[in-house]
Amino acid sequence: MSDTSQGAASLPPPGHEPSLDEQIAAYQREFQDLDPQVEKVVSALGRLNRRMNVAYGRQVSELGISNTEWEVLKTLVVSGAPYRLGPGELAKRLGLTPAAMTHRIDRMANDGLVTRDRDENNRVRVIVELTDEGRAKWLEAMRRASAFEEDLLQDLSSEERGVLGEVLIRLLRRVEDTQPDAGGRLKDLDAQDQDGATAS
Amino acid sequence: MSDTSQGAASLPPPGHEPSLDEQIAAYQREFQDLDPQVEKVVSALGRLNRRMNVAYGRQVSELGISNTEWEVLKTLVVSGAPYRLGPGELAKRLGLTPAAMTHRIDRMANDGLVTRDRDENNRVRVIVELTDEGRAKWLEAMRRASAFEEDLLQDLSSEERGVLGEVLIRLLRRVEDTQPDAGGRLKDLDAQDQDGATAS
DNA sequence: CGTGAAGACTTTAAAGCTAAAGTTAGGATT
DNA sequence: AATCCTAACTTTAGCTTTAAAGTCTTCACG
Repeated sequence: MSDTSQGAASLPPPGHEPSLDEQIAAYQREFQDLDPQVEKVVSALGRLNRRMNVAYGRQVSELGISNTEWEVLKTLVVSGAPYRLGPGELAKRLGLTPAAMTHRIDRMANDGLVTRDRDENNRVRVIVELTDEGRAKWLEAMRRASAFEEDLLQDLSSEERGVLGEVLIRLLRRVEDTQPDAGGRLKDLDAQDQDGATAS
Repeated sequence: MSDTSQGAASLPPPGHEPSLDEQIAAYQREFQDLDPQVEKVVSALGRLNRRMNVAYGRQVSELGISNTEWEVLKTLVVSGAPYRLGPGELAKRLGLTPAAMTHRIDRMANDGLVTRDRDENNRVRVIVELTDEGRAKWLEAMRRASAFEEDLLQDLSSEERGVLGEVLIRLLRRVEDTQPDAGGRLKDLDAQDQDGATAS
């Protein structure tokens, strides 16, 4: 009885992060009905997306902005010149509550990335507008992001890229049809801070 | 001078969420070097992932757990029987700081999903172990998640699924090689709460 | 015009996270 | 075996976000 026979416990060795196949095998042991092919697609997609977001976070943090701020810049740029949206509209598109949007705009206005003014024609409304500095930051972030993205896809032929894009869009449509967004916000924490290195 | 001639501003009408193509077109207007094909793949991937996470959040919230708690359950299940890991190991795999892990374990232990004990053989270490209830929650969540996933992929042939999985894994390998995880944590906010409906 | 109701933020309280400092047990050195 | 060092959490302070309540226009009606 000198070793850890049964009751209270000892810990297995630290262990590596499980590979995709190990993960799926583990799930199957507990839940036999699982379709490994489906799970492989879904898990790969999730892991890929996570790694990509970490990469984006590293890149934009070099520019002195966080991933969340970058999301706001992108949304304003997509809206087109003159790069103006209200807080409510921004919140809806970013999947945030209006309260969070208020604070985020505070910070970004403080940093000079956007301005915040009242609408002349309707003084209840607020207009958030991209500054030149904000636009420049977006552009530089976009440069780096697209370089990263091209590097990521470099091993795929143009045909493969096309097919991949089409398949993903089919899936996107499917999920949009199946899971309507219940009135607005699409909360998912898609973006957040990530400083360059966490290494000690 | 009765209308909004130039200076301070008025807001364009509320507007719809831009489609993928509109988004890419907007980016191209500001940044001509952008490869639309690459951007299409990347943007579709991001949107798809976001929608999926929202859907997962809705599903697990029906079971009374949050998406973040579900991530912990998954990690413990993947580790295999006897479903034990230390807080540090969990934190690393989930991309959290140890501090956040401490609090998360507090809450989950309170809810009866896991237990927290000291390691007999090394009293500095803590052992987090899945309870039967936690395992049951995981199983039910997994059932629902896999039903959702199969529904999502239903229009893809088995061959398409296979190809898609392989391509995604190639991309995953590429990003892992290119963007090493700098010593451990992979922070990205991959999971968070999402209550069923936000509608008022 | 005065009043009520609705809309669009903002404010407040509380949850959950990060960074940094603090504890405590195990090992290594001498 | 005394001391220092390291590892593995936990605690504390501050930030960001959510939910709910509050404020301030504007619009519709009487």
